[in-house]
Amino acid sequence: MKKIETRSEIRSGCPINLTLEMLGDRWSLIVVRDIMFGNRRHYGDLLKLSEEGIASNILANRLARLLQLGLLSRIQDPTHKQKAIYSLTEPSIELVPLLAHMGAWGRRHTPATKELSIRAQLLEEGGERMWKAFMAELRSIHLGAPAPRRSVFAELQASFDSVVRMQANKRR
Amino acid sequence: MKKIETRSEIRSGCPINLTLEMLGDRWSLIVVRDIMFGNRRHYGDLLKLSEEGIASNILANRLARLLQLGLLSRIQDPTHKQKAIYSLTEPSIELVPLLAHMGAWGRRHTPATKELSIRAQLLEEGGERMWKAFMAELRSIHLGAPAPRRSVFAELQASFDSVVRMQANKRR
DNA sequence: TCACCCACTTGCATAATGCAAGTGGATTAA
DNA sequence: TTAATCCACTTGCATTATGCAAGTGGGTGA
Repeated sequence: MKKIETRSEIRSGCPINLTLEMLGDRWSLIVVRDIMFGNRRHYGDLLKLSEEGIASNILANRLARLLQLGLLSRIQDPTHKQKAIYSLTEPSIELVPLLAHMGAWGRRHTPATKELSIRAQLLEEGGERMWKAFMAELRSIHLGAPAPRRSVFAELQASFDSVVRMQANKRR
Repeated sequence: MKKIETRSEIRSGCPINLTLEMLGDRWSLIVVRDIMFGNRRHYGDLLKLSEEGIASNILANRLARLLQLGLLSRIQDPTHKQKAIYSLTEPSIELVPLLAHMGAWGRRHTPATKELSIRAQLLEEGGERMWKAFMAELRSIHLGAPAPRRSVFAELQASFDSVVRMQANKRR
């Protein structure tokens, strides 16, 4: 882990601008997404399972940056001295509505594939109620809060698996 | 206007990723924001009034890119042969909820200034109902749709002006 | 013991960004 | 009519970010 020189030039105090200064690049939100929806907690998982093929140095850089910005936290994995576990923090958990909207917009205005859109669709249809439940679940997974009854994570995963199976059957 | 070689490498079909590929940089959404909330319709306005100080070549590049992506349209200003008028399109008007969420998140988790946050606050408090009204108004301004009764634009501007006046009085 | 795993780093090429100055044609004020 | 100014960009060049491939030093499991 290398120290990272935070680009500290604040261009303006506009909240949209400041959000862009934190997250407005091609990889930061991808990393958050993978931790959040894919529950990838290790560097290696984030690297090897990456749908978009993130480069190892970019991943290391973004993890360090997100840590510094307080959007991730890092602890040692008790089962392995070299493994680190990355977790979401309250600020990044509160990105759920933003990511949900990005998914919804992307579904309408980009050539997104069906398989990779199903989670976004569910989250869009589920609305705020579902987002709230998902955030509660993320607080339990990442912050040690008590586990809620509803597992949105399981719902999303089940839908995804079902679509993947369907597509596989079609291709048979 | 120069042709722009669109980076056509699609990294994955995930809607969040594709949205990032379109808008995930430090300037594109700033330009959309200024056209949307500031009603800056000319290159010169976007350049000179830019709160963040966008560079002229970057602005030109982003305008061309957003045009090509279908997020903006451009017509000649009938009053001046050299002026162009940039307008939002339906896809970029549908970014309203995304920008509202970015503003809301930024207000909570970044050091945004009060003056530049008031619009975000209003939009957050107004909720979906207000966003819908604002989108209807943007369709009237940018797409020639019939004008709605409610002017969210005027509401936002009035609040902003009132906060600016208040701050000015404080500083007297 | 030794191959493999782990979280990164390093070196180097290419691309994006940023600043300052410039361009050619249109408009405006004197 | 002429000169100054405006207009939407472009150009050149320096700096910074991104991307690829290979490497590092230590930990783990067979």
